[in-house]
Parts: sequence; structure tokens; C-alpha cells
Amino acid sequence: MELGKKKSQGRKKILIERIAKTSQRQVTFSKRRAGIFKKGSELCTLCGVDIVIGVFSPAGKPFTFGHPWPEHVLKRYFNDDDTSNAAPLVLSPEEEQHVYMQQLIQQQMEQQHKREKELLDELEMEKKMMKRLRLRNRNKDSGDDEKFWWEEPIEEGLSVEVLEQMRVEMVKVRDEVVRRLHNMRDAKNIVEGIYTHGDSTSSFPSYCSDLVPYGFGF
Amino acid sequence: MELGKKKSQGRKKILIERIAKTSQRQVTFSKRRAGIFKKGSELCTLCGVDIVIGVFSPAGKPFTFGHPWPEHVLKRYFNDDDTSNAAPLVLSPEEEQHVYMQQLIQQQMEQQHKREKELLDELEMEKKMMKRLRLRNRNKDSGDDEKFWWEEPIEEGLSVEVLEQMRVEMVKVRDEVVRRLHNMRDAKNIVEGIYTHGDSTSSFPSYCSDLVPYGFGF
DNA sequence: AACTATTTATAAGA
DNA sequence: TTCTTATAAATAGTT
Repeated sequence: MELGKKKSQGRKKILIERIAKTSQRQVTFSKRRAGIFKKGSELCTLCGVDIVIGVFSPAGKPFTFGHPWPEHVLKRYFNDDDTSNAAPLVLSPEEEQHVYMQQLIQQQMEQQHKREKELLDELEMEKKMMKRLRLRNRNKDSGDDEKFWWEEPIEEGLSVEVLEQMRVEMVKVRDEVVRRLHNMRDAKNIVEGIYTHGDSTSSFPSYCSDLVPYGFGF
Repeated sequence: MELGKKKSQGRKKILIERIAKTSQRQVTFSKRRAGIFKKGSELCTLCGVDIVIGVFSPAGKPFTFGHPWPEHVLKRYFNDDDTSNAAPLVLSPEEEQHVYMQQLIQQQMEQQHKREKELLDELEMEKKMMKRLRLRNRNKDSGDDEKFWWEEPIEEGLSVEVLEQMRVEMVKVRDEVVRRLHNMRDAKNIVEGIYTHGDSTSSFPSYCSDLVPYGFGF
């Protein structure tokens, strides 16, 4: 064998642009994914911070790394108060030719953070509503402090006609619930409960407070 | 000045362990965060993949990097079918002393991916259920074939618990309407109506169709 | 923030 | 995939 022959040319500089050859792209992906995850791990350890990294391989498989674990970090992210923590989303320094694109992406991130928060908030609210089997206020743009429609102050313009309509709703709902309960084996006792429970002249019933034994979600 | 004097000792090897000094930790965090984001950016470009990185600074500020943007990647992650894509969550290779910990974390990730998916599925289901339980705005969406929750067939998985919940709600609504009507001068007649109107064994009342003045759409 | 001596990551080849 | 090697890139300590 030739002594002067080098075993390898060693690492070569590459341009940061899409690798055309599929097999090469896959190899590079594997190596660099491992590298990034290692860097993430080191960052956690060195600085005692939470991190999450998610990436899809060229073949579409998901890979994640996280400390303590992905969901924990995402929750911290979503639950942050954006007034106090003002989400200073920061992008990597990039080659000069990419700076403009980077700035665009940064703007997207900032918007995205807000949108993600809104989405999560919406889901949270949905769950709470679900939990209480709440009916939405018919006036959907009546403000943040939504009330049940039957909680609206009677003094604020509710006419006898409106109350009569409410009454009709109640009767309708009652009858449907009754119909359903009749389909159940134990309908009889429950149905009787609807018509006999409480006193029609009582004030707003305190007994309701302990009548919500069913939890939906968290 | 001395010519032989080196400007710096250069980089020193460090142990991967929490940096004790706060200021040093912050400096290292900034440098390494930038490095990881750059690596992430390069990985996207080289391999044409989606990536998201989120990290909290030691001070608690969130930083994210993502391509095309964080939510996009998260959605791909969550929406993946775990039978076809079998979530092969993979961690970085790590120093030998960390291998065991890494394996533990990897197991956490695999569980976590499933848990996150389940959570999202749960939220989706919650939304659908909420939508079903939500009262339709008949005035606005009369052409739509959504049904009120009480119009849905009882056979479709409604448990006794849910029905009982409905019953409780009905009781509350009834009592509140009663309370309101008591505030009206002509309450007496109407209140009596609530308890005497209709027949508890009647089928779903046809008279309801034109008595829904309240929109609950969203 | 900038500088550099070093360590670390990795492209190419086997 | 995994290992090797030469080299490119990242970065710890310093200014």
C-alpha cells in the first residue's frame, strides 16, 4: 500500500443548500439530528433549562428530544403570560443572504406564539364549558363575562314575552329529557325527580351546588 | 507588548454539568442557543425537513425556532398516525456515562408522544361533543343539519351520567326561570304553567318548532 | 461584542 | 449503518 495516501480527504466545506442526492440527504439528516439533540442535551445540563426539539426526517418520521419532556416545555410555553414574558422569539444568526428571510420567519413566530396561545385558551374554555354543560349566551358578542342566558338580569329589558319563551324552552327541554329517560331502565325514578324535586316557590336553589358529580376532563 | 504572548488560552474542555456561576450560565446559554438554532436552520435547508425548537432561558423567557413555523411542525407531529409512523423517537448519542439516562428519557418520549396524541384527540372529541351539546342558532343556521343535543338519538352513547347531568341542568334552569318569573307581576300564572304544562309521557312536542327565539350559535 | 486557541462536529471515504 | 480521518465549525476563556 502507498504510505503517502491519505485515508480520507477529511471534512469538506459544504454550502448550506438542499442536498440533491436522497441517500446523502438521509445520512446528513441522521448525523445532524444526533448532533442537535446532543447540543440540546448539553444545553439543558449546562444551563439548567427546559428544551424541546421536534423534527421530521426526510421520510416523514417524527423525532423529538425534550427535557424534562416535550409536553412540559410546550405547556410552559403556552401558559406564559405574554405581557410579563413578552415572548422575545429569537432566530439563529444566519448567513447574510438569509437575514431577510429570517426576519420574516421571526415575525411569523411572534404571530404564531399568539395564535397558539389563543388556540389553547379556546380549548381550555371549551373544556370548562363542556364540564359545566353550559349553554352559550344567545348574545354571543355580549362581552367576555358570558353568562348563561338564564342568568341574565331580568331587569335589563326582559319582557314577559321573552320569559314566556324561556318557559317554553324549559318545557321543551324537560319533555325531551323525560323522553330520553323513559328509554333508560332506571328512567322512572329520575323522571319523577324532575317533577317532584324542590319547591316551585323556592328561591334560587342551593341544592344545585352538590348536584354536579360528573367531571369532564381536567 | 510581548510578541510571544497569546491573546487567549483558547477554548478549554468543560464537563457537561450545571454551570454554577449565574453570569457564566447566561453567557453560555446565549451562545449555545444561537448555535442550536443555527444548526436547526441548516438542517432544514440541507435536508428539506420541518423542525421546531423551543427553549426557556435561565431567566424563564421563551425562545423558539421553527420551520416553516412552530405550529406547523407540532401539528404534523400530533396528527401523525402512530400505526403507520410508529413514532421512533430517537435521542442523541451521549457520553458513555449518560447512556442509561438517555435510554430512560427515550422511554419517556415514546410514552409522551402517545400521551400528547391522546390529549389532542381528547380535546378534539371534547370540541365535537361541545358542538353537539351546543344549541344551534336556528335563526342563522336553519339550513344546517345540526341537531340540538336533546334531539340526538339516545342510542348514540349517551350514558345515564350524561342524562343525569342534563336533568340537573334542567332543574337549575327551571328554578332560575321560576325565580325570575317571581320577580314579574304576573309571575303566578306562568309559574303554574311550568309545572302543569304538557304531559310527562308525551313524545317530543311538535309545538316547539316555532318557539326558539334564541340563537346559541358561535 | 470580539478574539483565538482549542474542542467538537461532521463530510467523505471505507 | 458504523468507523475513520481530515477538516470545518463551534465555543470557553479572555479582552
